[in-house]
Amino acid sequence: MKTSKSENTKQLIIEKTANVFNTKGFAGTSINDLMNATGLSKGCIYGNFKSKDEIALTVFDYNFSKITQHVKERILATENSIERLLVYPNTYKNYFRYTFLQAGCPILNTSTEADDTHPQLKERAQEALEFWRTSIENQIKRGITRKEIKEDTDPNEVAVIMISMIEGAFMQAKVHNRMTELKTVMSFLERMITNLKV
Amino acid sequence: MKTSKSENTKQLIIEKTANVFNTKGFAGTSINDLMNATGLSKGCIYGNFKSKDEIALTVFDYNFSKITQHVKERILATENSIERLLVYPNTYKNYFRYTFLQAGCPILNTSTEADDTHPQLKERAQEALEFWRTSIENQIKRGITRKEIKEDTDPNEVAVIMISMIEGAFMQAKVHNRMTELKTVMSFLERMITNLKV
DNA sequence: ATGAAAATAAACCAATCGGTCTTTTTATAA
DNA sequence: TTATAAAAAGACCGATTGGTTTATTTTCAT
Repeated sequence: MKTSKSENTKQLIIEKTANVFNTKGFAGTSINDLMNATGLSKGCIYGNFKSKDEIALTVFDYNFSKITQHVKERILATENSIERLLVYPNTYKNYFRYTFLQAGCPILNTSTEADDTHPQLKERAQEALEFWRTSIENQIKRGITRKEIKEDTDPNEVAVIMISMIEGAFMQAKVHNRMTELKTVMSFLERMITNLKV
Repeated sequence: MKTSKSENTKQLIIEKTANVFNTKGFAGTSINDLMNATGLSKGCIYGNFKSKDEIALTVFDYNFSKITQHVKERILATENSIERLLVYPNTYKNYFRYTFLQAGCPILNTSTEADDTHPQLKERAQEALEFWRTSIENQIKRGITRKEIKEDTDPNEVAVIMISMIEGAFMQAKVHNRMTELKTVMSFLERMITNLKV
């Protein structure tokens, strides 16, 4: 019995509170918010997780996995390395389509809140960024090997610049409630990526 | 009597709590934190400001003015438009030198926390970003007029991209406690700016 | 159908939250 | 020097915080 029911409830808590944490942040989210979002009692929530921290960490992993999963799917549907790199600006450009990005990028939100306040969340954000950067680097290296990308391309530089432009533009889009800045930067990024083609 | 003493205390509160808010965020900062940072009593703090919101808003203005002031000073010491634009990457590249940037960029921190939670702070962040973008645009327009910058340069595009790269790179620097990413992006940005030269 | 275990609800806890009110201290105009 | 008002301190407020404990319900193997 153990697993089934409890595991379902755990999953429900994560899914229903994912957006709460991403919207209000860790400090801004109360247990009451979690009760409202899930419709569950405090006793039930604390029966499934041992602290607010544990929920927040699990939620971060969940949110990040949602992005990763989505990107992976779209990458598998591409033909070459350039198209693969274009998946990133394309995804973020249409962020309003994805619930896991509607309250903002979880990596950006978590990074800026946790960097001076919550070591564990900070570590998750670090790992997420390292994973993201490494993924892009690997795509570029692969592209060079397959002679789809210019061989003088610096994988690390391109990766770090891509991430910076996406997160910086995303921040502006969120705070202005408009797409202007995001569109401008993403189409510049798209041109930049296209220019990597041999 | 009115002004002098009270105005001094107000200023002291702002200066001593500026870093607290920028580090812990609005939701993460308590009145107790403000008492500790200032060494003043709760009664005194509430005698000078009518709410935590009012302090936070004033602190944001203060933090932003610190940046603006610093940039303005450095810009006035330059010879041409290209050098003026280079002030931005140069300042952020050496952020550890400036107390007002040590806990992170106030604009970035405030934007990501307030965009879904605190309308007034959100508005301040918006205005700060608009001011920043307009300043860069004007520098570029001026550079074009003075024939220091290529006339096919898109002022808005460059401004938005600069801001994105700076904030995105800054986020990575803060969360990783290292300069690598910031250096990489800022030197790319510097090359980008230099390429605008006629 | 029943009994034990697991899951959930709800009452409860001390500590802290933002904010107010009253008292004490301080500064200065007369 | 003293009267007076501003400024600061600190006790106090109800509400909310994260978390625990106890009671109740649900689950399912027997």
